[in-house]
Amino acid sequence: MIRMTSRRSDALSRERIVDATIEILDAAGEDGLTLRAVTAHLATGRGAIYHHVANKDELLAAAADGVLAGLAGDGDPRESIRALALGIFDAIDRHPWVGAQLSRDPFQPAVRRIWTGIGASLHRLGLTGKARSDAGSALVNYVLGAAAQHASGARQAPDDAARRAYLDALAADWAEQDDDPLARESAALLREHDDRAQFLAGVDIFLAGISSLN
Amino acid sequence: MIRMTSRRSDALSRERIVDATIEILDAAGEDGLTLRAVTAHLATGRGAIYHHVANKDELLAAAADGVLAGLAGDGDPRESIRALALGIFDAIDRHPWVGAQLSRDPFQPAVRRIWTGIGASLHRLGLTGKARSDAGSALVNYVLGAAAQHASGARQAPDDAARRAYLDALAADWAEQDDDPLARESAALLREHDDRAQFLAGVDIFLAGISSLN
DNA sequence: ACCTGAACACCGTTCAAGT
DNA sequence: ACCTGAACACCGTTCAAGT
Repeated sequence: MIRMTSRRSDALSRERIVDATIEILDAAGEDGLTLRAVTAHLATGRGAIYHHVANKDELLAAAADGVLAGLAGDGDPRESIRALALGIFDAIDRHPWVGAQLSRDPFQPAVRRIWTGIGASLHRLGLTGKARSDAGSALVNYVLGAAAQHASGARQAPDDAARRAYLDALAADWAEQDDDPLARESAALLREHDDRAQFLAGVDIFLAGISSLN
Repeated sequence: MIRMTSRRSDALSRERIVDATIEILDAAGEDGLTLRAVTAHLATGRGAIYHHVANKDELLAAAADGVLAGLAGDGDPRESIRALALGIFDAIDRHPWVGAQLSRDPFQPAVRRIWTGIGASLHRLGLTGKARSDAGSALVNYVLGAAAQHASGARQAPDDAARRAYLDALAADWAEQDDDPLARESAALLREHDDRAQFLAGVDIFLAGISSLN
C-alpha cells in the first residue's frame, strides 16, 4: 500500500520551486510573486525556499532563464538573429514579467543566454573583435529595451480591446500635451502600429547598420 | 525680526518633494528611497506627500523627468541624436537609478521627452510616417536598453577600481561556464571595453541602418 | 540535511484628528 | 486646504526548534 503524505508528494527542489515561481508570475504578475505565495503553492514552510535559492532576486532570474531556455537558430545568421529576437518577443507575450526582469541585471543567466546566441550569429556573419562586441552590445541592448517597453504595455493592456482603449487614451493625451503637428502624427501612428512588426523592423535597421561596419 | 519656524521654512510643494526624492535617490539608491526617508528629509508627516503626488511610482517618474529636463540639440540631426543619447548616458552616470526607472513605464514623462527629441531629429533627417516611427522606436528602445544595462553596472561597481574587479570576476565566470573560444574572446573584450564609447558605437550602427530606410 | 513557522525589521498607503 | 502621525495590511529574511 502506498503511504499517503500531505498534499506535497515530492521533496522540495530548486526546479520545483522555480516552476512554481513561473506559474505564480504568469497568474498574478510581478506584484503577485511573494515568498508567501510560493510557499503556499508548494505547501511548505517559509524558510524552506532558502535552502535551495539565495533570495527572491535569484528566484526571479532563474524563472526568466527557465522561460527563455531552448531559444536557438542555426541556419542563415541574419535569419537566426531574427528568430532569436522574435522568440524573445513571443516569450514576453506569454510571460510579460520577463520583459522587466531582463533589464534588472545585465549578468543574469537569461541575458547571458541572449548574448551567447547573438554573439555566435554575428561571428558567423564574419564580425570579429571590437566590431563584434560593439554590434552585439547594440543588438542586445535594443532587444532588452524593446522587451521591457513591450512588456509594460502588455501588462497594462492584457487583451486586444484593452490595448485599443489604452492606445487611444494615450494618443489623446500626447496630442493634448503637445500641439505641434509632429507629435500629433506620432500619436496617430502609435494607435495603428503593430508592436511585433515594429520590433522586427528595428532588428532589420540594426542588421542594415551592421553591414556598414566592415 | 524674522520669525523662526522649525527646520522646515517653506510650505510643502510638489517641486520640493521631487527635489528631496532626487537627493535621496542619489545618496542612497533605489532601495534607499522610502516614503519614510522622504518625509524625514522634509521634516513632515507621512501622509503629507499624498496631497501633492499620487504614489511612489509617480514620485519616481517625476524624479527621472527632473533629471532629464533640458536635454536638447538643434544642429545637424545626426549630431543632435548623438548629443541627446550621450546626455542621457551621462545623466545616468550621475544618477544610476534613472536607468532602471526609464524601463519601468513606456509612457512616463521622461520617456516621452526622449521620444519627442528623437522624433524631431528624425523628421529633420527627412523621415516620415511609418519609416520615422520604426526608426524612432528602434533608437528609443536601444537607448533605454543600454541605459538600463549601464545603470546596473554603475550601481554594482561605483568607482573605477570596483568596476575593474567586477569585470575581471565576470570575465572569469564567463570563461569558466563556457569553454568555447568565442565566449573566451567575448569575456576578454568585456574587460577592456569602454561603456560610453560602445554606447555611442551602437547609436552609430542604428543611424547607419536608418540611412537605408529611404 | 532539510524543513517548519514564529519573530524581526521593515514597507506603502490610508485616515481620523488637528490647524 | 493642508498637514500630522498612528494604524493597517502587508513584505523578505532569519533562526531556534523540530525531523
